Amino acid sequence: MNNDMLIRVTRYYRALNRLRTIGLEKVFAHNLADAAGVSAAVVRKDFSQLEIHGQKRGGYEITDLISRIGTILGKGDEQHVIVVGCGRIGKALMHYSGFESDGIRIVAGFDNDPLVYSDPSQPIPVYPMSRLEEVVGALKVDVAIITVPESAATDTYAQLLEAGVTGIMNFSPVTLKPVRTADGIMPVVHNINIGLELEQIFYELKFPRS
Amino acid sequence: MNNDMLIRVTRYYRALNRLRTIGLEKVFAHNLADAAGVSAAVVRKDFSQLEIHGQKRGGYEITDLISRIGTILGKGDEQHVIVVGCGRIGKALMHYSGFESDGIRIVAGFDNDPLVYSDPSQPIPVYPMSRLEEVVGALKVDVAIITVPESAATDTYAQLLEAGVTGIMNFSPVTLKPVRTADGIMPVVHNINIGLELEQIFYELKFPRS
DNA sequence: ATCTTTATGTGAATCGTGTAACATTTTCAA
DNA sequence: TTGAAAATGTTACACGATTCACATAAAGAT
Repeated sequence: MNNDMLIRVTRYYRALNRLRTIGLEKVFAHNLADAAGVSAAVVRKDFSQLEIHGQKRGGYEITDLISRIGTILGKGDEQHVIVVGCGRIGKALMHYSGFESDGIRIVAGFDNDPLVYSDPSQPIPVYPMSRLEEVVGALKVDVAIITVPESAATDTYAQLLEAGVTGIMNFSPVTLKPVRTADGIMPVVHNINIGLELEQIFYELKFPRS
Repeated sequence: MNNDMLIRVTRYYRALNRLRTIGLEKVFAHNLADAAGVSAAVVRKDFSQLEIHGQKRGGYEITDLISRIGTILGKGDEQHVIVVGCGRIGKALMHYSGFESDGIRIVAGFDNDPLVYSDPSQPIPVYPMSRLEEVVGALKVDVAIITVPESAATDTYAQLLEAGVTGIMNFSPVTLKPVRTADGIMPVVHNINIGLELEQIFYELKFPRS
Protein backbone atom coordinates (compact mmCIF):
# COMPACT_ATOMS: atom_id res chain seq x y z
CA MET A 1 0.00 0.00 0.00
CA ASN A 2 1.13 3.47 -0.95
CA ASN A 3 1.92 6.13 1.63
CA ASP A 4 -0.75 8.55 0.43
CA MET A 5 -3.22 5.74 0.23
CA LEU A 6 -2.37 4.74 3.78
CA ILE A 7 -3.25 8.21 4.98
CA ARG A 8 -6.53 8.09 3.11
CA VAL A 9 -7.42 4.65 4.43
CA THR A 10 -6.68 5.75 7.98
CA ARG A 11 -8.96 8.73 7.40
CA TYR A 12 -11.68 6.46 6.08
CA TYR A 13 -11.29 4.35 9.18
CA ARG A 14 -11.73 7.31 11.49
CA ALA A 15 -14.65 8.70 9.55
CA LEU A 16 -16.33 5.32 9.65
CA ASN A 17 -16.01 5.11 13.41
CA ARG A 18 -17.52 8.54 13.76
CA LEU A 19 -20.37 7.66 11.43
CA ARG A 20 -21.07 4.48 13.31
CA THR A 21 -21.34 6.26 16.64
CA ILE A 22 -23.89 8.54 15.01
CA GLY A 23 -25.90 5.47 14.16
CA LEU A 24 -25.42 5.09 10.44
CA GLU A 25 -25.22 1.63 8.95
CA LYS A 26 -24.46 2.24 5.31
CA VAL A 27 -22.02 4.59 3.70
CA PHE A 28 -21.34 5.65 0.12
CA ALA A 29 -18.10 6.32 -1.64
CA HIS A 30 -18.72 10.03 -1.85
CA ASN A 31 -19.34 10.24 1.91
CA LEU A 32 -15.91 8.86 2.65
CA ALA A 33 -14.52 11.01 -0.12
CA ASP A 34 -15.81 14.10 1.65
CA ALA A 35 -14.46 12.90 4.96
CA ALA A 36 -11.01 12.30 3.58
CA GLY A 37 -11.02 15.29 1.29
CA VAL A 38 -10.66 13.32 -1.93
CA SER A 39 -12.89 12.39 -4.85
CA ALA A 40 -15.31 9.48 -4.85
CA ALA A 41 -13.38 7.88 -7.68
CA VAL A 42 -10.33 7.65 -5.45
CA VAL A 43 -12.31 5.93 -2.73
CA ARG A 44 -13.65 3.34 -5.12
CA LYS A 45 -10.22 2.80 -6.59
CA ASP A 46 -8.71 2.36 -3.14
CA PHE A 47 -11.35 -0.16 -2.17
CA SER A 48 -10.91 -1.93 -5.46
CA GLN A 49 -7.21 -2.39 -4.79
CA LEU A 50 -7.89 -3.53 -1.25
CA GLU A 51 -10.47 -5.96 -2.61
CA ILE A 52 -13.21 -4.38 -0.57
CA HIS A 53 -16.56 -4.72 -2.28
CA GLY A 54 -19.82 -3.01 -1.57
CA GLN A 55 -23.31 -3.52 -2.88
CA LYS A 56 -24.13 -1.90 -6.14
CA ARG A 57 -26.41 0.97 -5.42
CA GLY A 58 -26.43 0.02 -1.72
CA GLY A 59 -23.03 1.40 -0.77
CA TYR A 60 -20.95 -0.25 1.93
CA GLU A 61 -21.94 -1.63 5.32
CA ILE A 62 -20.10 0.36 7.93
CA THR A 63 -19.56 -2.47 10.37
CA ASP A 64 -18.05 -4.74 7.76
CA LEU A 65 -15.96 -1.93 6.41
CA ILE A 66 -14.54 -1.03 9.81
CA SER A 67 -13.51 -4.55 10.64
CA ARG A 68 -12.11 -5.06 7.15
CA ILE A 69 -10.03 -1.90 7.22
CA GLY A 70 -9.10 -2.54 10.84
CA THR A 71 -7.54 -5.81 9.81
CA ILE A 72 -5.71 -4.18 6.95
CA LEU A 73 -4.34 -1.48 9.23
CA GLY A 74 -3.25 -4.06 11.78
CA LYS A 75 -5.46 -2.78 14.55
CA GLY A 76 -6.02 -4.77 17.67
CA ASP A 77 -3.47 -4.51 20.44
CA GLU A 78 -2.80 -1.24 22.19
CA GLN A 79 0.32 0.39 20.83
CA HIS A 80 2.94 1.74 23.21
CA VAL A 81 4.99 4.88 22.74
CA ILE A 82 7.64 6.72 24.74
CA VAL A 83 8.44 10.43 24.79
CA VAL A 84 12.10 11.39 24.82
CA GLY A 85 12.70 14.92 26.00
CA CYS A 86 10.17 16.12 28.54
CA GLY A 87 10.30 19.85 28.05
CA ARG A 88 7.14 21.81 27.37
CA ILE A 89 6.22 20.03 24.18
CA GLY A 90 7.11 16.61 25.53
CA LYS A 91 5.01 17.16 28.63
CA ALA A 92 2.12 18.46 26.57
CA LEU A 93 2.16 15.26 24.53
CA MET A 94 2.36 13.13 27.66
CA HIS A 95 -0.78 14.83 28.96
CA TYR A 96 -2.59 14.68 25.66
CA SER A 97 -5.57 12.39 25.91
CA GLY A 98 -6.52 12.21 22.26
CA PHE A 99 -4.35 9.18 21.53
CA GLU A 100 -6.42 6.73 23.48
CA SER A 101 -9.19 6.57 20.93
CA ASP A 102 -6.58 5.49 18.39
CA GLY A 103 -5.36 2.66 20.60
CA ILE A 104 -2.12 4.47 21.34
CA ARG A 105 -0.73 4.89 24.85
CA ILE A 106 2.30 6.81 26.03
CA VAL A 107 3.89 4.56 28.63
CA ALA A 108 7.02 6.46 29.68
CA GLY A 109 9.01 9.65 29.31
CA PHE A 110 12.77 10.21 29.33
CA ASP A 111 14.76 13.27 30.34
CA ASN A 112 18.17 14.03 31.75
CA ASP A 113 17.01 16.70 34.16
CA PRO A 114 16.61 15.24 37.69
CA LEU A 115 13.96 17.85 38.43
CA VAL A 116 11.88 16.27 35.69
CA TYR A 117 12.51 12.57 36.09
CA SER A 118 12.07 12.60 39.83
CA ASP A 119 8.90 14.66 39.76
CA PRO A 120 6.10 12.44 41.05
CA SER A 121 3.39 14.80 39.80
CA GLN A 122 3.84 13.53 36.24
CA PRO A 123 0.96 11.34 35.12
CA ILE A 124 3.38 9.00 33.40
CA PRO A 125 6.72 7.81 34.81
CA VAL A 126 9.77 9.71 33.60
CA TYR A 127 13.18 8.04 33.59
CA PRO A 128 16.70 9.35 33.03
CA MET A 129 18.15 8.64 29.61
CA SER A 130 20.59 6.20 31.13
CA ARG A 131 17.73 3.80 31.71
CA LEU A 132 16.47 3.99 28.14
CA GLU A 133 17.62 0.58 26.99
CA GLU A 134 16.43 -1.12 30.15
CA VAL A 135 12.95 0.38 30.10
CA VAL A 136 12.47 -0.01 26.37
CA GLY A 137 13.43 -3.65 26.67
CA ALA A 138 11.11 -4.23 29.61
CA LEU A 139 8.08 -2.49 28.07
CA LYS A 140 8.76 -3.77 24.54
CA VAL A 141 8.37 -0.29 23.08
CA ASP A 142 9.29 0.27 19.46
CA VAL A 143 8.02 3.76 18.75
CA ALA A 144 9.34 6.98 20.27
CA ILE A 145 8.52 10.66 20.03
CA ILE A 146 11.59 12.90 20.03
CA THR A 147 11.02 16.30 21.63
CA VAL A 148 14.57 17.15 22.67
CA PRO A 149 16.35 20.40 21.74
CA GLU A 150 17.96 20.61 18.32
CA SER A 151 21.45 20.06 19.71
CA ALA A 152 20.53 16.72 21.28
CA ALA A 153 18.42 15.31 18.47
CA THR A 154 21.05 13.37 16.56
CA ASP A 155 22.48 11.73 19.68
CA THR A 156 19.03 10.87 20.94
CA TYR A 157 18.19 9.31 17.60
CA ALA A 158 21.30 7.12 17.77
CA GLN A 159 20.52 6.04 21.32
CA LEU A 160 16.99 5.09 20.38
CA LEU A 161 18.13 2.97 17.46
CA GLU A 162 20.72 1.40 19.74
CA ALA A 163 17.99 0.55 22.23
CA GLY A 164 15.95 -1.11 19.54
CA VAL A 165 13.35 1.60 18.90
CA THR A 166 12.75 1.60 15.16
CA GLY A 167 9.77 3.94 14.81
CA ILE A 168 10.48 7.62 15.38
CA MET A 169 8.35 10.74 15.30
CA ASN A 170 10.78 13.65 15.43
CA PHE A 171 9.64 17.12 16.46
CA SER A 172 13.10 18.65 16.57
CA PRO A 173 14.04 20.90 13.66
CA VAL A 174 16.83 18.53 12.65
CA THR A 175 15.83 16.25 9.79
CA LEU A 176 16.62 12.72 10.88
CA LYS A 177 17.27 10.27 8.10
CA PRO A 178 16.51 6.55 8.28
CA VAL A 179 19.59 4.40 7.79
CA ARG A 180 19.49 0.64 7.87
CA THR A 181 20.78 -0.61 11.21
CA ALA A 182 23.44 -3.22 11.79
CA ASP A 183 20.77 -5.88 12.23
CA GLY A 184 19.28 -5.06 8.85
CA ILE A 185 16.24 -3.11 10.02
CA MET A 186 15.18 0.04 8.22
CA PRO A 187 13.82 2.48 10.81
CA VAL A 188 10.65 4.45 10.11
CA VAL A 189 11.19 8.15 10.73
CA HIS A 190 8.61 10.93 10.47
CA ASN A 191 10.04 14.41 10.78
CA ILE A 192 7.54 17.05 11.83
CA ASN A 193 9.03 20.47 11.45
CA ILE A 194 6.63 23.12 12.64
CA GLY A 195 8.70 26.04 11.45
CA LEU A 196 8.94 24.52 8.00
CA GLU A 197 5.22 23.98 7.97
CA LEU A 198 4.54 27.60 8.84
CA GLU A 199 6.94 28.77 6.18
CA GLN A 200 5.03 26.75 3.63
CA ILE A 201 1.79 28.36 4.69
CA PHE A 202 3.27 31.82 4.30
CA TYR A 203 4.59 30.90 0.89
CA GLU A 204 1.27 29.53 -0.28
CA LEU A 205 -0.49 32.65 0.91
CA LYS A 206 1.99 34.85 -0.87
CA PHE A 207 1.91 32.91 -4.12
CA PRO A 208 -1.52 31.27 -4.35
CA ARG A 209 -1.61 28.23 -6.54
CA SER A 210 -5.10 28.55 -7.98
CA MET B 1 6.12 25.55 -7.82
CA ASN B 2 5.08 22.15 -6.60
CA ASN B 3 4.37 21.39 -2.94
CA ASP B 4 7.08 18.78 -2.61
CA MET B 5 9.45 21.03 -4.43
CA LEU B 6 8.61 23.84 -2.04
CA ILE B 7 9.60 21.66 0.88
CA ARG B 8 12.85 20.78 -0.80
CA VAL B 9 13.65 24.38 -1.66
CA THR B 10 12.97 25.46 1.91
CA ARG B 11 15.32 22.73 3.06
CA TYR B 12 17.96 23.92 0.63
CA TYR B 13 17.55 27.39 2.03
CA ARG B 14 18.07 26.24 5.59
CA ALA B 15 21.04 24.08 4.72
CA LEU B 16 22.60 26.97 2.86
CA ASN B 17 22.29 29.26 5.85
CA ARG B 18 23.92 26.67 8.05
CA LEU B 19 26.72 26.14 5.56
CA ARG B 20 27.34 29.84 5.30
CA THR B 21 27.69 30.25 9.05
CA ILE B 22 30.30 27.52 8.94
CA GLY B 23 32.20 29.63 6.47
CA LEU B 24 31.67 27.85 3.18
CA GLU B 25 31.34 29.87 -0.01
CA LYS B 26 30.58 27.29 -2.66
CA VAL B 27 28.23 24.37 -2.61
CA PHE B 28 27.55 21.49 -4.97
CA ALA B 29 24.32 19.86 -5.95
CA HIS B 30 25.08 16.68 -4.06
CA ASN B 31 25.74 18.63 -0.85
CA LEU B 32 22.28 20.11 -0.93
CA ALA B 33 20.92 16.75 -1.96
CA ASP B 34 22.33 15.20 1.20
CA ALA B 35 20.98 18.04 3.31
CA ALA B 36 17.49 17.70 1.90
CA GLY B 37 17.54 13.93 1.70
CA VAL B 38 17.12 13.73 -2.07
CA SER B 39 19.31 12.91 -5.05
CA ALA B 40 21.64 15.36 -6.74
CA ALA B 41 19.64 15.04 -9.94
CA VAL B 42 16.60 16.41 -8.17
CA VAL B 43 18.52 19.43 -6.93
CA ARG B 44 19.78 20.25 -10.40
CA LYS B 45 16.34 19.80 -11.85
CA ASP B 46 14.80 22.04 -9.20
CA PHE B 47 17.37 24.75 -9.90
CA SER B 48 16.83 24.32 -13.59
CA GLN B 49 13.12 24.98 -13.21
CA LEU B 50 13.80 27.95 -10.94
CA GLU B 51 16.28 29.27 -13.49
CA ILE B 52 19.06 29.18 -10.96
CA HIS B 53 22.38 28.62 -12.66
CA GLY B 54 25.72 27.67 -11.18
CA GLN B 55 29.16 27.41 -12.65
CA LYS B 56 29.96 24.20 -14.41
CA ARG B 57 32.38 22.32 -12.26
CA GLY B 58 32.43 25.22 -9.80
CA GLY B 59 29.10 24.54 -8.13
CA TYR B 60 26.97 27.36 -6.76
CA GLU B 61 27.95 30.43 -4.75
CA ILE B 62 26.19 30.21 -1.44
CA THR B 63 25.59 33.91 -0.98
CA ASP B 64 23.99 34.28 -4.39
CA LEU B 65 21.99 31.16 -3.89
CA ILE B 66 20.62 32.27 -0.54
CA SER B 67 19.48 35.64 -1.82
CA ARG B 68 18.05 34.07 -4.96
CA ILE B 69 16.07 31.43 -3.07
CA GLY B 70 15.17 33.97 -0.42
CA THR B 71 13.49 36.07 -3.09
CA ILE B 72 11.69 33.07 -4.48
CA LEU B 73 10.42 32.09 -1.04
CA GLY B 74 9.31 35.63 -0.35
CA LYS B 75 11.61 36.16 2.61
CA GLY B 76 12.23 39.56 4.03
CA ASP B 77 9.77 40.86 6.58
CA GLU B 78 9.19 39.11 9.84
CA GLN B 79 6.09 36.97 9.67
CA HIS B 80 3.51 37.17 12.44
CA VAL B 81 1.50 34.29 13.84
CA ILE B 82 -1.10 33.88 16.58
CA VAL B 83 -1.87 30.84 18.70
CA VAL B 84 -5.52 30.08 19.32
CA GLY B 85 -6.07 27.79 22.28
CA CYS B 86 -3.50 28.21 25.01
CA GLY B 87 -3.61 24.83 26.66
CA ARG B 88 -0.45 22.84 27.13
CA ILE B 89 0.39 22.52 23.48
CA GLY B 90 -0.48 26.11 22.71
CA LYS B 91 1.66 27.39 25.56
CA ALA B 92 4.52 25.14 24.53
CA LEU B 93 4.43 26.65 21.04
CA MET B 94 4.29 30.17 22.46
CA HIS B 95 7.44 29.48 24.44
CA TYR B 96 9.21 27.77 21.60
CA SER B 97 12.16 29.82 20.44
CA GLY B 98 13.05 27.92 17.30
CA PHE B 99 10.83 30.04 15.06
CA GLU B 100 12.92 33.18 15.27
CA SER B 101 15.63 31.90 13.00
CA ASP B 102 12.98 31.37 10.35
CA GLY B 103 11.75 34.95 10.61
CA ILE B 104 8.56 33.84 12.31
CA ARG B 105 7.23 35.42 15.49
CA ILE B 106 4.27 34.51 17.61
CA VAL B 107 2.70 37.82 18.53
CA ALA B 108 -0.39 36.85 20.52
CA GLY B 109 -2.36 34.01 22.04
CA PHE B 110 -6.11 33.58 22.44
CA ASP B 111 -8.05 31.60 25.00
CA ASN B 112 -11.43 31.75 26.67
CA ASP B 113 -10.20 30.86 30.14
CA PRO B 114 -9.72 34.04 32.24
CA LEU B 115 -7.06 32.26 34.26
CA VAL B 116 -5.04 32.06 31.08
CA TYR B 117 -5.69 35.36 29.36
CA SER B 118 -5.15 37.41 32.46
CA ASP B 119 -1.97 35.64 33.49
CA PRO B 120 0.85 38.19 33.30
CA SER B 121 3.55 35.49 33.47
CA GLN B 122 2.99 34.61 29.84
CA PRO B 123 5.83 35.78 27.61
CA ILE B 124 3.35 36.79 24.92
CA PRO B 125 0.02 38.57 25.54
CA VAL B 126 -3.04 36.32 25.65
CA TYR B 127 -6.46 37.73 24.79
CA PRO B 128 -9.98 36.34 25.11
CA MET B 129 -11.50 35.04 21.91
CA SER B 130 -13.94 37.94 21.87
CA ARG B 131 -11.07 40.24 20.96
CA LEU B 132 -9.87 38.10 18.06
CA GLU B 133 -11.06 40.30 15.24
CA GLU B 134 -9.83 43.46 16.91
CA VAL B 135 -6.33 42.16 17.63
CA VAL B 136 -5.93 40.41 14.29
CA GLY B 137 -6.89 43.61 12.55
CA ALA B 138 -4.52 45.71 14.62
CA LEU B 139 -1.53 43.40 14.25
CA LYS B 140 -2.28 42.51 10.62
CA VAL B 141 -1.92 38.80 11.31
CA ASP B 142 -2.90 36.33 8.65
CA VAL B 143 -1.62 33.03 9.97
CA ALA B 144 -2.88 31.20 13.05
CA ILE B 145 -2.04 28.00 14.86
CA ILE B 146 -5.09 26.15 16.17
CA THR B 147 -4.48 24.21 19.38
CA VAL B 148 -7.99 24.10 20.78
CA PRO B 149 -9.78 20.90 21.84
CA GLU B 150 -11.45 18.84 19.16
CA SER B 151 -14.92 20.08 20.06
CA ALA B 152 -13.99 23.72 19.49
CA ALA B 153 -11.94 23.32 16.34
CA THR B 154 -14.62 23.90 13.73
CA ASP B 155 -15.99 26.99 15.44
CA THR B 156 -12.53 28.39 15.94
CA TYR B 157 -11.77 27.84 12.29
CA ALA B 158 -14.88 29.76 11.27
CA GLN B 159 -14.05 32.62 13.60
CA LEU B 160 -10.55 32.87 12.23
CA LEU B 161 -11.75 33.02 8.65
CA GLU B 162 -14.30 35.60 9.72
CA ALA B 163 -11.54 37.69 11.27
CA GLY B 164 -9.55 37.55 8.06
CA VAL B 165 -6.96 34.94 8.99
CA THR B 166 -6.43 32.86 5.87
CA GLY B 167 -3.43 30.70 6.82
CA ILE B 168 -4.11 27.95 9.36
CA MET B 169 -1.97 25.31 10.98
CA ASN B 170 -4.36 22.99 12.75
CA PHE B 171 -3.18 20.67 15.51
CA SER B 172 -6.62 19.47 16.51
CA PRO B 173 -7.62 16.01 15.35
CA VAL B 174 -10.42 17.43 13.24
CA THR B 175 -9.50 17.72 9.59
CA LEU B 176 -10.31 21.27 8.54
CA LYS B 177 -11.02 21.78 4.89
CA PRO B 178 -10.28 24.96 2.97
CA VAL B 179 -13.39 26.48 1.42
CA ARG B 180 -13.31 29.65 -0.60
CA THR B 181 -14.56 32.53 1.51
CA ALA B 182 -17.20 35.05 0.60
CA ASP B 183 -14.55 37.49 -0.54
CA GLY B 184 -13.13 34.93 -2.92
CA ILE B 185 -10.06 33.95 -0.94
CA MET B 186 -9.00 30.33 -0.72
CA PRO B 187 -7.57 29.72 2.77
CA VAL B 188 -4.42 27.68 3.21
CA VAL B 189 -4.91 24.95 5.79
CA HIS B 190 -2.33 22.49 7.06
CA ASN B 191 -3.72 19.77 9.30
CA ILE B 192 -1.17 18.17 11.57
CA ASN B 193 -2.63 15.11 13.19
CA ILE B 194 -0.20 13.56 15.62
CA GLY B 195 -2.29 10.49 16.29
CA LEU B 196 -2.60 9.84 12.57
CA GLU B 197 1.13 10.24 12.18
CA LEU B 198 1.79 7.70 14.92
CA GLU B 199 -0.65 5.28 13.39
CA GLN B 200 1.21 5.51 10.12
CA ILE B 201 4.49 4.72 11.84
CA PHE B 202 2.99 1.65 13.46
CA TYR B 203 1.61 0.53 10.16
CA GLU B 204 4.90 0.97 8.36
CA LEU B 205 6.69 -0.97 11.07
CA LYS B 206 4.18 -3.76 10.86
CA PHE B 207 4.20 -3.95 7.07
CA PRO B 208 7.63 -2.78 5.94
CA ARG B 209 7.70 -1.48 2.43
CA SER B 210 11.17 -2.54 1.35
C1' DA C 1 -42.66 -5.84 -16.49
C1' DT C 2 -40.03 -2.15 -17.91
C1' DC C 3 -37.70 2.05 -17.35
C1' DT C 4 -35.09 5.25 -14.66
C1' DT C 5 -32.10 6.31 -11.21
C1' DT C 6 -28.26 5.49 -8.29
C1' DA C 7 -24.03 3.73 -7.10
C1' DT C 8 -20.27 0.38 -7.70
C1' DG C 9 -16.18 -1.32 -10.25
C1' DT C 10 -12.74 -1.39 -13.69
C1' DG C 11 -10.03 -0.48 -17.91
C1' DA C 12 -7.98 3.35 -20.53
C1' DA C 13 -6.15 7.84 -20.83
C1' DT C 14 -3.76 11.50 -18.84
C1' DC C 15 -0.90 14.04 -16.06
C1' DG C 16 3.02 14.88 -13.17
C1' DT C 17 7.25 13.72 -11.11
C1' DG C 18 11.57 11.53 -10.28
C1' DT C 19 15.39 9.03 -12.61
C1' DA C 20 18.82 8.20 -15.61
C1' DA C 21 21.69 9.20 -19.28
C1' DC C 22 24.32 12.23 -21.74
C1' DA C 23 26.09 16.38 -23.75
C1' DT C 24 28.46 20.53 -22.14
C1' DT C 25 31.63 23.30 -19.85
C1' DT C 26 35.32 24.22 -16.87
C1' DT C 27 39.43 23.17 -14.34
C1' DC C 28 43.59 20.94 -13.42
C1' DA C 29 47.58 18.25 -14.61
C1' DA C 30 51.20 16.47 -17.33
C1' DT D 1 48.31 21.61 -25.77
C1' DT D 2 46.05 17.86 -24.95
C1' DG D 3 43.60 14.84 -22.00
C1' DA D 4 41.12 13.52 -17.98
C1' DA D 5 38.07 14.58 -14.35
C1' DA D 6 34.29 16.98 -12.18
C1' DA D 7 30.18 19.15 -12.09
C1' DT D 8 26.23 21.40 -14.40
C1' DG D 9 22.02 21.35 -17.29
C1' DT D 10 18.72 19.29 -20.27
C1' DT D 11 16.29 15.74 -22.63
C1' DA D 12 14.00 11.46 -22.82
C1' DC D 13 11.92 7.90 -20.27
C1' DA D 14 9.52 5.16 -16.93
C1' DC D 15 6.51 4.80 -13.32
C1' DG D 16 2.61 5.83 -10.47
C1' DA D 17 -1.36 7.88 -9.31
C1' DT D 18 -5.60 10.26 -10.42
C1' DT D 19 -9.28 11.09 -13.43
C1' DC D 20 -12.53 9.78 -16.94
C1' DA D 21 -15.74 6.98 -19.12
C1' DC D 22 -18.53 3.43 -19.21
C1' DA D 23 -20.22 -1.19 -18.20
C1' DT D 24 -22.75 -3.43 -14.49
C1' DA D 25 -25.98 -4.25 -11.01
C1' DA D 26 -29.60 -3.17 -7.83
C1' DA D 27 -33.62 -0.60 -6.27
C1' DG D 28 -37.69 1.78 -6.94
C1' DA D 29 -41.42 3.83 -9.64
C1' DT D 30 -45.09 3.73 -12.95
